[in-house]
Amino acid sequence: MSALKPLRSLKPRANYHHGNLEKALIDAATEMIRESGVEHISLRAVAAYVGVSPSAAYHYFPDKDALISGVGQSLFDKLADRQEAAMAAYPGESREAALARFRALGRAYFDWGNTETNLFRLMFGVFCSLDQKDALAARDESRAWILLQRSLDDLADRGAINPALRPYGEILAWSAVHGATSLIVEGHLPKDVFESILDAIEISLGVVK
Amino acid sequence: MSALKPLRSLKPRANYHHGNLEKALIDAATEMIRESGVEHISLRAVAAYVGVSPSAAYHYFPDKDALISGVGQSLFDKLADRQEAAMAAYPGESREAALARFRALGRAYFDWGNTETNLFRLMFGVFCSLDQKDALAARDESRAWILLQRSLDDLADRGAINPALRPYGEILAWSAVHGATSLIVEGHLPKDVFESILDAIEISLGVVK
DNA sequence: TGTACATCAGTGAACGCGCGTTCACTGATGTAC
DNA sequence: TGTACATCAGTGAACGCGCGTTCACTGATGTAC
Repeated sequence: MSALKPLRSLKPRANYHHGNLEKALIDAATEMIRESGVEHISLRAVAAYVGVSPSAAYHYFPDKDALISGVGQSLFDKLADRQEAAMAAYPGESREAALARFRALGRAYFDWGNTETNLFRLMFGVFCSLDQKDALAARDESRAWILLQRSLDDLADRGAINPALRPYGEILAWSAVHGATSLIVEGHLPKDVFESILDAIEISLGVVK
Repeated sequence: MSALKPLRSLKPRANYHHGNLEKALIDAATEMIRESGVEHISLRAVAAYVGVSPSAAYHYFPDKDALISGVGQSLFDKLADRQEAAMAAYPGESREAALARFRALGRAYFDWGNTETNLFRLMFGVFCSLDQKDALAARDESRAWILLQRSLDDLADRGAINPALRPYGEILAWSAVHGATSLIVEGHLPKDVFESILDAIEISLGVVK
């Protein structure tokens, strides 16, 4: 918590104008949510953390919820970054490489949930709820979804996946990985089941090693 | 929201003593969370709803969080009730009956998430987080977990499940069903994928129809 | 290059509010004799 | 059966607080001439 003290008193801004306050507010809110959970942050505290008066935030966000859902949106990209980085560790065209990338994809999701639990909760909680129409649009554009699609295609191309299950691949893998991650993160399952889930998904999809 | 008006003004209790205030507070909090979400209820409002002063609650709960997690605990039983009822619609010893019960189990979970979204969020959100040790104990005792175990045993007994996957059955089914439910409930996947998930789980487990 | 001025991006005081919790209290209850 | 009294289960006023948001404002900036 000590890291969340307002900065203003420590180093008062030389400039009256901030530069990029919108981004600064999102970043600050992200950091504060990361440490304390979305239910414990206030717009005033975020503004203080940036070193700005509370009312300044209203030049960029209509209200507090807008700021928070701004944070939420931005996190999906960060997750995709992590996933891409994790997959990049296993380049190559072989079936083994494709499999390793698939596991890395799931593991990166799990690691994100585990190490950034408060951010994970925000992304998939009530503050990032979408309605039916937005859901489809958001998902089709989301980089994480595309990574998953491509990873499954890679496996299918190498004959490493039961063709009858290919159409279910994305939703089954995402559901299982997301479900396991959130059940583990909230303490309803022990941590070590995650690798079993990856095993089970592979067996399920008919992956032949 | 109109249903959440305090009752006190409408029908002032004849008795000074309430009878079973602890249960009444849990019930009221449950109903209010059900309608408005856990993030929008206050201890004061719950007390007012019951028709009692805020301080009365402190005879039963050390603080607001204790009341809310009391609500959370009680919900796992209610979910199990629903699941039991859903399974009871398919009695019999046949493989088809066992399969129908398995699907009913998953569907009841999904229906619960869909129709009681705010309660679902409470159960699997931060207010019901458990630590590692509690997790194992709570799960082993939870009726829903036992129902799932038995359902999978039923399938296995009838040779309707790939033996290699049986050890993963509980965690895979729960993870996939929970993941799909929460992704759908929060709008990240469209509603109609749920039946596909059930199909996929059955194919995954190697169920032969 | 210098100046006038519109626009921009902040300030800071104030608003009204509902919250969780504490505290001394009192009316109701039930039990011992 | 009646009474005294300890215990129980509430009341209600008060506390101090931090919140989201509004508002009139002002200092900084940059552009036109």
